[in-house]
Amino acid sequence: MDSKLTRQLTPSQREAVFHKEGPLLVIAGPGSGKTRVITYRIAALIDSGVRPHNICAITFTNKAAQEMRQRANTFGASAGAHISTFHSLCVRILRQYAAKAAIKPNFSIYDDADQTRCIKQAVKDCELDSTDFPPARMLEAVSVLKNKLMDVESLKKDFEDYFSKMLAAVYSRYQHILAEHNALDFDDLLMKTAFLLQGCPEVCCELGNRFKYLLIDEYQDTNHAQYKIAKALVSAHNNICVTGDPDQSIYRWRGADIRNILAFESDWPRAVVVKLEENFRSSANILQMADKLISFNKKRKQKRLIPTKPDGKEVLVSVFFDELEEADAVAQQIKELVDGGASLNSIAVLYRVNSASRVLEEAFIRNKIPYQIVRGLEFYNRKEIRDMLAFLKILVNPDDKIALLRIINTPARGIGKTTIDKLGTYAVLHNITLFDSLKKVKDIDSLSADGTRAKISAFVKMIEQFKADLSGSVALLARRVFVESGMAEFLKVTDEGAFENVNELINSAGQYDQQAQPPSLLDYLQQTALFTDSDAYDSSSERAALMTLHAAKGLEFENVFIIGVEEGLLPHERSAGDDDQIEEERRLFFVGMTRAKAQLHISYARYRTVKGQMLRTMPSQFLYELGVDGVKLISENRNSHDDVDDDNSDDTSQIVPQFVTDQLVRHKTFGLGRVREFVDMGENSIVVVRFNTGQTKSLLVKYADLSDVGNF
DNA sequence: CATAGCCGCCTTTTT
DNA sequence: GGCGGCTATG
Repeated sequence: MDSKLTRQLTPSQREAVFHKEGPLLVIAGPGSGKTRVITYRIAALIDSGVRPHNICAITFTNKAAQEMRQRANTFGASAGAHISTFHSLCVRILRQYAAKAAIKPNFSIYDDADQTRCIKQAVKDCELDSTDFPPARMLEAVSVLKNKLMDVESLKKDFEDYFSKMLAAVYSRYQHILAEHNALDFDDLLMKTAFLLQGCPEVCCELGNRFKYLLIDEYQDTNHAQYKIAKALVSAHNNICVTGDPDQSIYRWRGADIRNILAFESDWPRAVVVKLEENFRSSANILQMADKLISFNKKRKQKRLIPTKPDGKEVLVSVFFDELEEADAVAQQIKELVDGGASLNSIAVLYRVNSASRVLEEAFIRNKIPYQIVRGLEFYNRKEIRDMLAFLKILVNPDDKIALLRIINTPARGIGKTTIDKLGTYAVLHNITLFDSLKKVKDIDSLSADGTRAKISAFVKMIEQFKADLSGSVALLARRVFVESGMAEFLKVTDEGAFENVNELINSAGQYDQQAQPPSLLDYLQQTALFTDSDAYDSSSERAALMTLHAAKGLEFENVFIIGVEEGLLPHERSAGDDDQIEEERRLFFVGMTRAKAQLHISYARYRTVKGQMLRTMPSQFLYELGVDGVKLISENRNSHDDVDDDNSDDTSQIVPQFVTDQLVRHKTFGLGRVREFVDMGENSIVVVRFNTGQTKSLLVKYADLSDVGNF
């Protein structure tokens, strides 16, 4: 390896890069050059004679994998190393060893929306009420079980109480439905891979030979299933290198188990531990604040945060009247930064919840600031994109009923609900899939008009024609499907934007074609299922970045704005009362703060409109922990000149507005009315209003959007 | 069978 | 406030 490069490394970094055999734990604080160390390590391994093909590096996101691939390629020889996420690796393994994993290789990958439909069906099939067993809760519970590698069989014996028994039944039914559709959800990808490796030593052996060196980044956010997979993959040689920072663990809610990194040394007793405590990213005062905050976490291994940069600009904490003023002020400050020579791609605005982006977006448009929102699933959640992908899915996996139902009448081709019901009944009766029932229209007597039969046959014929040749360019095939299915013409007339979106999807399929060898529709679909919009974040484009604190993980910016640092938002209200969750929220804030290289702007608003209600807020407890020493507190608005320490005037019990009998109120849809009764139940208060339309309504205050009209 | 409009449900973070 | 699902109507 180029000695000019390695000379730039610190002694600890060098130790991590050139460590040869056996387990290695790299505890790396924020901004410690961790990613660079991993990339160099790949290069160093190759330099010492390891074939790129024998290296497997796992990153947390697809975006990170993509960037690491690019960086590794600048060293030359690293092409051929497997660099991807855990999920992506699992897809490859499951496809290769499908038979041994007792699945079909052409499986669909079900995302959140697909999963919700399946779990709803499962709850219904178990004859349970969806109010007692809400789909979201059930999915969460199932996900927790899967991440702990508890399958349906292992549950039955331990589960005694009513809810657990019902959960086991729903879980079982849910898995059955997925299997019928030849589909796996995200958690299945990990669970099935872990079971495969556990049950088939020969597969373990083969993969251990293939991947002689395993590197895992962001190890603090791995879950139990991922841990088991890693353990199995390196069982033959123990060449495992993990990097992470317990203080940056922010995915516990998703099953991440911080014990994986804390117990690494006892898991691999011969482990070499390297600590990277120097920070090359942030100015000293930003680090000092971040350090002060994280030191409030009790369940924590003491770790130093050593600055290498001088003090720099002071951290600014600002107070605003409401979120509109906050957003406008952020936009103004960004304008000033740009006027001062800053480039927009060095600026990020971070927030706790995605919904905060809306107000910012409007402010940025008003102020004519180019921006990009890095959002979870904006693009892939669009109806037209889901429809298009459903079309393609059906071509490789006809068992995917969710996909089939999406497109069977999209665009409208005269196959309506009644027809689909009849087909479904026939399919169940004859124990065939819905798609197969489409081919049997002649035998289905319940179908009335011959016209309907003809329409169904035409649809099947169209699908079969697409399926005739699935090899070659995915983009060309996708374009053909788009046009010949009638979707293109339909969208062009009804929704120009949607039309363009599908074109964008087809263009991105073109990019896939170029880098895949050879391109395959199945591989394309299985890989895009794992993609999110965050993967589309373009750090080189001259736009300010707007994203959640979670999405900012692993990134860095000259200027960082963290907005909405209020009780209920950061820490989020859902974590109240749980010390562990509060600690995680604190880590989240810590991650956000340590993204900043030159200047950090923290702000909160005195009032915030949440779901249509303007509420009084309280500054985050984290701000009190930071104190105001060395911090410049700015009050932008005359209405809000109290500072952090002067806040005992707040009445926290008034989360929702109160009403009194006979008060005049206005409702958005019912108009004017008079309050008959107010039942104070805190957040769940109910107000009974007799409207001028004559009707009397009982409304939940938090949803009702009632405004006080005063007494005229 | 298609469409519009209404009702009721949910609402943190994401691979 | 936003969306999916349901119902009434054309």
